[in-house]
Amino acid sequence: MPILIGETQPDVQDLDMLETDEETPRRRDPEATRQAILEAAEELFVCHGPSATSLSQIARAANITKSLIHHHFGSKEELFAEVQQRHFQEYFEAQKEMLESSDSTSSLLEDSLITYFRFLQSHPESVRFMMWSTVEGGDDGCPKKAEKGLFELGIQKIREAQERGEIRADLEPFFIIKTLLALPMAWFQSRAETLQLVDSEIEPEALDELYLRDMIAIFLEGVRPRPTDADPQSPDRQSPDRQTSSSPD
Amino acid sequence: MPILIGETQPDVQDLDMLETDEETPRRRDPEATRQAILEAAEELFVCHGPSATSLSQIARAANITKSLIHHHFGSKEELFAEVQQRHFQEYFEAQKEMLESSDSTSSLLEDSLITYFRFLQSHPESVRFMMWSTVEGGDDGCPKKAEKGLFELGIQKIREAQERGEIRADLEPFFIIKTLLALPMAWFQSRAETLQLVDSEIEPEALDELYLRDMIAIFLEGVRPRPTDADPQSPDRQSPDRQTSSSPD
DNA sequence: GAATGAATTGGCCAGTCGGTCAATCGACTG
DNA sequence: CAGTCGATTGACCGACTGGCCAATTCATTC
Repeated sequence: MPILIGETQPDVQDLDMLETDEETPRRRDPEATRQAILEAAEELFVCHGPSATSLSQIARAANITKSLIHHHFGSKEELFAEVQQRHFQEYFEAQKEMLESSDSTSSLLEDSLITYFRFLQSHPESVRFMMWSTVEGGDDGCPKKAEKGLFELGIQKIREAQERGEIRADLEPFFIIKTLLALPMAWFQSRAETLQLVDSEIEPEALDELYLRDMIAIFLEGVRPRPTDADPQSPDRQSPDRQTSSSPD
Repeated sequence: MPILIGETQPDVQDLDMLETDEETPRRRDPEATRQAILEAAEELFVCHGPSATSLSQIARAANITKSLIHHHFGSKEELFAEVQQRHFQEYFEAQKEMLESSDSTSSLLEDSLITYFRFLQSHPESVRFMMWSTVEGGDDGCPKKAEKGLFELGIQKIREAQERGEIRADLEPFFIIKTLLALPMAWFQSRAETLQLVDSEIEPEALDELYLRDMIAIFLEGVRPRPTDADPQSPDRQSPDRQTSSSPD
């Protein structure tokens, strides 16, 4: 629904005048135009993909002319790069907020897992956008700094939890995060196919909850320290504290 | 390398005559043309995606004319549908072979996990193709039958293992499979980004192995039955055998 | 009240897209 | 050998693509 921004010419003028008085008269607002283009482009990119989205469609959706896109952003590629950067910036900011607001109780991983699941559940565009970026987005690496910082923060938190004995110490924190991210992401990536695979009368949201429950059960049990540390019951997967210092990053 | 089939006109004629004598003279071979188009199209579709691949490119790669594509397949959409169906058919056949050849020892899940991981590792095209199909493939549902059958087979095997006490009985088999598939798939989907995220001197294959090890450790430990069934040590995740009969499919 | 320069417009470009068509080619059938 | 029919070709189509440019409109500055 955020396609049609527009409305900047016909009569909103008066409202803008009322709202902002004569401080910011707001006609011919280049910043608003930029935002309108960005939002329209993101919606269309997410829906049809970059190469299947034409500048004409974006212009039509944003209620502006095609030339304006070239004026504000250089080319289609640059526009997509900007949309990409904007999207991932918001995405990583949201993730960082989540991670930092998480209280360092023993429920660190469970909280993160649930929060990430809920985030993807309520932001299906993000799932699609990440797929588009993976599959045909240029190797720009624009948000890689933020992602890297996010990973390092998570790794640090997990290390602390491992030292507190709350998480198995024989697992590499980096891979714990990878696993934690993989479980919700893969679910929502194939959600449509899954739904028509289980062609039952169950509502999608209910299926989400069922998956969430089992996914949490498997993951948490998988990273939980053994009840008896020197349990000889499964000798071949003893995992005598693999070198914890050889983090891959 | 399977792009340039061609060679059907210049001098292969003689070789074909030698090989197949006069039984199948093999000039103007429509079946070979179809295969050439399909292979060229699959390669290009996987690489650039359906909408970014033009019929001209496919024709050039297959050493035939664009009109021939329309002659053998109706349109670009139909061509992609056929490529998609062919790919998923081979994919599901391979998966079925794996699943059926798996000896029903207690290593069912571990074998499946490793086998699937190795499959994706050696078939990166499949990973990309599935992403393309998810993100812009039509809702054809051509291989859904095969996939459904595959899931049912896996569910049955897991049920038996659960009754044998080898797998936690409080987990829905369907979600166990979903989790099992998610872990390798998500890894290879974001493999490129991961590699440049851990910008170290480690080789990609070594990183694969490290992830595989931890992923197996987490997953197997997560689905393994508790050592002590009536262990009161974690009271809130007792999970008193959730109704196992309410499979979502 | 010009003047300046950015924002915005519509028209235009060469190129490519998917698709169609008539004509040719070639291998079988009789 | 002529006839038939599918495989194959190249020319062609209208539509649309991303991009460019001159002209216009407007907000701001002297």
